[in-house]
Amino acid sequence: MTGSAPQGRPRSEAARLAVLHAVDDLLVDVGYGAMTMKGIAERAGVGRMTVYRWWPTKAHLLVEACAADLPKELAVPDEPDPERQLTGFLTALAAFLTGSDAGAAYRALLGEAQHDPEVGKLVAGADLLGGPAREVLARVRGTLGGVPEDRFAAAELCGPVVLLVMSGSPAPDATALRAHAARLAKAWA
Amino acid sequence: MTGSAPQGRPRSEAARLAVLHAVDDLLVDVGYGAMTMKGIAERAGVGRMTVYRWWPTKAHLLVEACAADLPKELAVPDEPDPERQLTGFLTALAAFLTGSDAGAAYRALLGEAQHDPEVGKLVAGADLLGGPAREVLARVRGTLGGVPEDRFAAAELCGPVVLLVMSGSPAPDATALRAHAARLAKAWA
Amino acid sequence: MTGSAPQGRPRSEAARLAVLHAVDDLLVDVGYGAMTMKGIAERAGVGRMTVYRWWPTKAHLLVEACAADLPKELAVPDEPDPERQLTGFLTALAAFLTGSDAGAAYRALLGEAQHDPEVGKLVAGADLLGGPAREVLARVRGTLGGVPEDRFAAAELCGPVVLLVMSGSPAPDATALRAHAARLAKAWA
Amino acid sequence: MTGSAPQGRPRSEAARLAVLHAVDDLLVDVGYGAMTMKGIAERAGVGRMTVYRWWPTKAHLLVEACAADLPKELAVPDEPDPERQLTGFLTALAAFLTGSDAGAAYRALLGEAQHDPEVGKLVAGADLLGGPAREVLARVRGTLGGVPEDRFAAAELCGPVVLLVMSGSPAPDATALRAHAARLAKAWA
DNA sequence: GCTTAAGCGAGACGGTACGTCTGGTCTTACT
DNA sequence: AGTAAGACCAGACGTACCGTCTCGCTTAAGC
Repeated sequence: MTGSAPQGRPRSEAARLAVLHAVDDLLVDVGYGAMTMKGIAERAGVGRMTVYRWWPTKAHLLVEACAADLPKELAVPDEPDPERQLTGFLTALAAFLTGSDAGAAYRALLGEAQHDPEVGKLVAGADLLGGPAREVLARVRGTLGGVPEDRFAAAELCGPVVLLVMSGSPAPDATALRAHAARLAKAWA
Repeated sequence: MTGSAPQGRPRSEAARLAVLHAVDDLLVDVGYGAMTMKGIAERAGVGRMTVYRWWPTKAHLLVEACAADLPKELAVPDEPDPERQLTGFLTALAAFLTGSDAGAAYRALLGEAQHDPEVGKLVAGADLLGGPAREVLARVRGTLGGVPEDRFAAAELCGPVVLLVMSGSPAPDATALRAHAARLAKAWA
Repeated sequence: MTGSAPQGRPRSEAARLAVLHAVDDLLVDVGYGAMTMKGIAERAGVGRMTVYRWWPTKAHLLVEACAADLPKELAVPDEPDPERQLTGFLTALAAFLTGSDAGAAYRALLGEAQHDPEVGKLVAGADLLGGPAREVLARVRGTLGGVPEDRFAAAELCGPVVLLVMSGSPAPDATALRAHAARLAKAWA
Repeated sequence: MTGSAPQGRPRSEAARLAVLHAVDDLLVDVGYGAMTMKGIAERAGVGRMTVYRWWPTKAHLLVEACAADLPKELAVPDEPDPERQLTGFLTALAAFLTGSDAGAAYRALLGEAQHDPEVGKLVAGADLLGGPAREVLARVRGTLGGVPEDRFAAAELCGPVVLLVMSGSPAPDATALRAHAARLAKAWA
């Protein structure tokens, strides 16, 4: 009967939500750099231990906050035409990366992963962008015969947009995204 | 008489080099995350003021350390065949990102740029990857008529590799790189 | 219906004893400073609420643990000769202060009383040393006519030993104790 | 030539004094128990590191703050009559223990020494009360032949007063002190 | 060859976030 | 109703690094 009855006071769902909302708020208000565990706890009206008890690092917090929003933000309606389907996804991706809190969190995570191997593993495991991207690729695979099955295909789709945004260049405009989708469709025909 | 003769003791070139070498060493030894200004100064045998006097932030240091090595690491021999030319560049890029100190510095910079706007501007201005990438694109433009002139083309070339590496996926193998080059060549024909 | 039948589950005597024993153990093992309410509860296999319910502060716990042992440790056999009677008591006092757990608890209490007025009142009220001391003074008052009745007499008897031990000096040896007893006997003759 | 030129920025005397004054202030305002390193640093307008750099523990701070004031507070004028000399010292001692900040600090230190061996060593080494006490004993040794040379004599003089005050009893009045001095003079005649 | 202004090393300074610890309270299910 | 377990808020702990400052020394250019 191991694990049957959890003893002691149960975890407070209110505290959990308060923390995640505080993370969202602070990402908007002060940005990732100035977001501290202390600040999160205070904004959430929660003890510091409570944060550390459930999320060992700031990165774990971000992954949870980000993973909750990401699928919703990258959901695109189904489209029969593969080029339009890809364009729709790329447009959503660009908006996500440049305009949303979750996008900022995602970019921050990807950044943190470059100097903290622990976060690196976490991000690699979550494969945040990969899920939605592979879903779109699966859809267009019906009409485009040459879409590869490997992880590189998703990178080929998203990579240019991600790199451009993260490099600080102006986000790609609709024309560029349409052209990118067209080239991929042509290459994968 | 502004800007006339600089009075006082001139800047010590020895100190400047010692600092840059210390940065390289520490990037390898402890990684970006654990690299502190204090640590750099101590490793270089230099006062902390001396570091701050010449490089206002850690990012400035990295940009200088990175920009020195990057063109050398991404230099590829000229190739008449455009597909082979692109493949060569992509191979060098993957090796740079995954295997070299300068590559680690570049990734760290790109990461830091996501949560520090100051660094963002710095990185956007340096356009580190853009230079070598545009040079290669200029070369293949001779044989491939459809290579666009915009910044997006460079992102289309590099983005997939960069995203894959930064996401913590295993680096793309030679086959994937060759296929990517082939698809670009086909789309840009 | 006040004071009628106590409702609900009666207080667990087992828990009470477990806590007091845990206090004794921890005083020996880790000392007063590192003794925490949490640690006591865990060592006793008891919930923290149970401790707080019966002893509002660490000091109350110590007073109870100390008051139980003190009279026993300071009990000395009756002696017709007043000087020998006093010497016997002083020897027991020195042994109590330097060698026993209850002595450590007493010293810790006296210490805590210096920075916590609440504990101060508690200790002043318990008058731990005063009881046994006054008993011995009453005995010698039969043969020594000049023993005062005030509280200062007990302090005159015990104070030097207590101060020496609490100051961290080596405990007074038998010779010193005998001489002290002799001087008191002479002065109180 | 070791230790000749101290390198780096010299220690700030202003900061040192500010910290010691803050300790004095806080002892009065909030008492020892509620006096925290954080509070001291803030009250002194000083960084936390600066406190820890020079005084590893709260006890070291108190010893320094106490040792500075103690000799001044326990200084008594010379008196030809040994009984009056002792009475004068005892009066100063009672006033010091019950009425002065330094006295509160001394009692707090003695208390802390009971649960922290580190502090115990510190206090034993400083021998705060011992110095003034031995000085007075040396004076009366001219007229009283039987004053012992050992540490116990000082304890015999001070101990009763210290014990009484620390136990929370009302401080001994002038009559009691005079009687104590008389008894000692008689015993040491 | 003396002056002088700036660079240099060392390291203390006021701040502040870190992650851990304990205090005291509360909320469960069990007895 | 009392109990064991343990989560809760609060806040002090001692450490680390930040970027600035203040020393005494060194180094050249310019008088």
